[in-house]
Amino acid sequence: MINIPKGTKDVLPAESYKWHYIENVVRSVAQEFCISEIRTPTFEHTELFLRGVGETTDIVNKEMYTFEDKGNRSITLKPEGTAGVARAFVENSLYANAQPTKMYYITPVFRYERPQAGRLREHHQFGIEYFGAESPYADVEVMLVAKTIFDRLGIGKLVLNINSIGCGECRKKYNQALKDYFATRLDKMCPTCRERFDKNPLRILDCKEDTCKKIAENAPSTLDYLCDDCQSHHNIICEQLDKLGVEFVVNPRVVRGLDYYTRTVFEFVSDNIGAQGTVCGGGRYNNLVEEVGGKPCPAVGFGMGLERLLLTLESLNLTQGEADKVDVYIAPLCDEAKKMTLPLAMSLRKVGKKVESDLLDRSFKAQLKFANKLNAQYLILLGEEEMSAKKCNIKNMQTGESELVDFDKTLEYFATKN
RNA sequence: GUGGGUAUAGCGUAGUUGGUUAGCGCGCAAGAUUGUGAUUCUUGAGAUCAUGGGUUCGAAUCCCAUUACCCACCCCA
Repeated sequence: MINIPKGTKDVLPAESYKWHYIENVVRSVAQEFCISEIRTPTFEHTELFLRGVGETTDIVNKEMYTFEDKGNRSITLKPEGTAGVARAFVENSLYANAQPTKMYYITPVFRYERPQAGRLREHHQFGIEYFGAESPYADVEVMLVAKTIFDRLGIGKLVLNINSIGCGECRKKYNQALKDYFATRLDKMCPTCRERFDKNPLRILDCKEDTCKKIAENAPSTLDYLCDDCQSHHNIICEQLDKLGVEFVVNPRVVRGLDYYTRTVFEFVSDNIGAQGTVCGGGRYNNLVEEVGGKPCPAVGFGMGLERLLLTLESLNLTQGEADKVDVYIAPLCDEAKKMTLPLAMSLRKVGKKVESDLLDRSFKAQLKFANKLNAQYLILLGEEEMSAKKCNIKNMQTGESELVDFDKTLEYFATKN
């Protein structure tokens, strides 16, 4: 048997309605915020992610699905959604339109990681990107989109963590301060943190090792090193969130793993779907567009993990909708009836009914059982008696009652049934 | 890449200190006087006990290796 690749999942027919539900909510919220959909390719030139996501990140270093195509081009399956959208923004000159450009996407993303609860090698993200807006109110609106989705789905429990990691200038100063602080305590810290010290000292802040945690507690906070502009940007966001009644915590330990973030970073975290609790993560990335080859253009956005969102919904018993239903099941009992089954089914479908009919030559009894299993509302029985009388024997599966209806009155009959 | 756990029909599971025919529930299929389903009853199909090796008179059970899955680290959505 050939089985499914590690870290991937089938969405089976009995489950797909949950995805439709989530996708519908997410799309309609996007519409309310006047955000239009963009679809970009599943794979891009590897270079886009090297430049966009950042060469020092784990995603680029060890998690990308990269291969050479038959024309010797280095191609990579998208490991996140933003870089491709930024590329499309530049390549299609969307910056020439009146700004901001507000876009959303639903896409599979691929990362070669060890799977665990809430983490797959292929997962799906809903994301939004706002280009051309420098204002802190844009950051807030982006957070509001996520918040609105959670509210719409009935999830009140997600905690919004926000932080600011400053612009390039503040970051430089802050990195130095961090290094100064950790340098004297490096010998007491875990090996990975010692590595991080050189590569990306910011990351030490969310180490889970107890001793590192303790040391990090007293480390300088990014917020103490913000320049005036970054500070007031951050302040306005906090004030506005307060004013909107959106609960949040300023958490200096929120540090995103992608190089492109500047100033605002935030995440919505769930505490009951396992260790991988970040359902939505995002922030501002004012340097990305330039990095990808465009003129400098400010931007904010987020990515939302749909599998994690679904896990959260399921953990709270909030999945809505139901598996597909059948309105009418047609059960032919003789050859004559079989010949008119598909035509009858087609004319019922044309008036909007969900119609199923026998494709297995089941026995009479088996047909009823099957119709019952399908949860069919009505069953049309066509035996020799019905054929010679030119009538459909229509049975209401709920009440068990049946009545005879002329062939040419059948559509009218069902037209009255909701 | 590093740890820990698990592996018995389609699914969920029982299986004693190793003992002969691996049990149960759900699901699937057929039937209960031939054209009326959901309950009930009867019957049936379906398992190389993850794979390979070892110990033993005898292994689902003990040992070793492999693989797969789960969980956690790392990292992220």
